[in-house]
Amino acid sequence: MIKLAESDAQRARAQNDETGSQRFERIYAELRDRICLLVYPPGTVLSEVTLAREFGVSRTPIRRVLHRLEFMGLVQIMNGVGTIVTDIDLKTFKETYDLRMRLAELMGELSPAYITEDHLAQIDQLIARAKKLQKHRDRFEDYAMITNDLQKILSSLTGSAPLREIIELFYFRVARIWFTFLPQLGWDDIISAQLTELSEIRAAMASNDMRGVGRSRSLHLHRMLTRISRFLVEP
Amino acid sequence: MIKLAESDAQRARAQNDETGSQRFERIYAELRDRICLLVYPPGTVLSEVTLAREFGVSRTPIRRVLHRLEFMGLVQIMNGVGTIVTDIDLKTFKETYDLRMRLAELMGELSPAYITEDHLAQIDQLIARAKKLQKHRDRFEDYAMITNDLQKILSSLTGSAPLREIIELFYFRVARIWFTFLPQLGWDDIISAQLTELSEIRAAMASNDMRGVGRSRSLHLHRMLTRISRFLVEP
DNA sequence: AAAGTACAACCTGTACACAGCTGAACTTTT
DNA sequence: AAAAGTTCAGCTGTGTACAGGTTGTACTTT
Repeated sequence: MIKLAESDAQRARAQNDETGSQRFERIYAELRDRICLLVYPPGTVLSEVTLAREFGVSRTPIRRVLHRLEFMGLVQIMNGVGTIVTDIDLKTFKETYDLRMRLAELMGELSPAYITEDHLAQIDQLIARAKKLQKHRDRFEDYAMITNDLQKILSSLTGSAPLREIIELFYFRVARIWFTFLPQLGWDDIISAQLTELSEIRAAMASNDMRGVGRSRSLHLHRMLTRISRFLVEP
Repeated sequence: MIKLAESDAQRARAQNDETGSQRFERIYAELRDRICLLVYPPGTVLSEVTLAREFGVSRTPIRRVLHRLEFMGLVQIMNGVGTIVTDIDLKTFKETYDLRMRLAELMGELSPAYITEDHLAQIDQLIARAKKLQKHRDRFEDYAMITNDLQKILSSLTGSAPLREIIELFYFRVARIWFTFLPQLGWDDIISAQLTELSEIRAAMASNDMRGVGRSRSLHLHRMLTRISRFLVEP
């Protein structure tokens, strides 16, 4: 059943190229990260032809990526105008955070995963990175990447695939909005809050208490929302 | 600011055509409903060119619709093969139902909507339709449409936009799988279960108790999962 | 007769040209 | 000078041809 031509194509692909699906995922992840890490802040206008030139492809695969980003709620495609990185209104922001708190608690209740030594080691690494950051003020991108990595670890601990899916969806949707407010908060304050969350989660994980992990996460989201609520005023 | 040419185009559009966005939504809703109502049962292979011919457009807009359906989890696009209506494995099915129960309860807790006379009237209509169905056995599509309409009403009662969004997502993702089992269940049984849910929800709505609505819905999902669990055996 | 191979018919993925839309700068009119 | 009208550059939407992938089938070889 294996054809020679196919075998050759697969070998060549393994050496140099990448399959179409891989290319799509690569470009998608790249643009998503740029939006989430505020390389493209809300309001940025993205052009299909510009992106196509940068990635060395035609508009067609770029359009596919942008449409997926639109489904994810990260951009809005407007005919004749361009593809605009979305902002989020105050009401939706708060609703999303309320929901994220509930979902974090469910993380510990619906088919929680078993916690291994490896998970603990990963958390310890994050704690070490966060402690280093205490001495270097205003490294917002590093702070954001620790938050991103924590999210990935918690994702791997969520046994329920559907739950994991929507937790990630809403994380990506509001994280970048939250990062917008970072410079307005005190550096020492947010770093110590991050260390508090990490150590609480680590303690719960050490006793294989996924419900405790979920509660810690939910509580952290609540504290963070409180922290920036004074900046969230209706116009 | 209004140009003559634009004005003409808008008038012409109002009479005959439709804007691009409307066309997309129309085709998307049509294909989604066909999948959910089992016109395209799981495993069906959809061809872009065939669909393009049917809707009188080129492959491009059809591809956009299919990619959105893939994002919703209703189809899987495979290069060289076709676009296949997805089935769902047992584990994911149960996980999705567990999550849906929790989300139904959240519906009553996160910014619940105020219930009007109009909502009650809509539920009464559904009850009337369900009672008529008691006499006509095995009208599975009518049964499914009542379920669909109830979902729409509950959706309009969910104040939190993000919550509403994912409740709908998971409804569309598993409803059609559930409908697959309908013929294996007793008609009288499922109709009476539907009437039970409708009357419980109506009672809660009559006293403006959205938490009660959520609990009724959650309980109904639990009962239904129990009902078909004897058919859900590992291969 | 059975296994392996080449191929044809189908599919989706990509590139590109063109049509339609939008907003802003510019020109004309009052 | 203000307001209305016009033009235009740039954008996304669409159609279409072609490239690449997959699978079943007919054919060849052992």
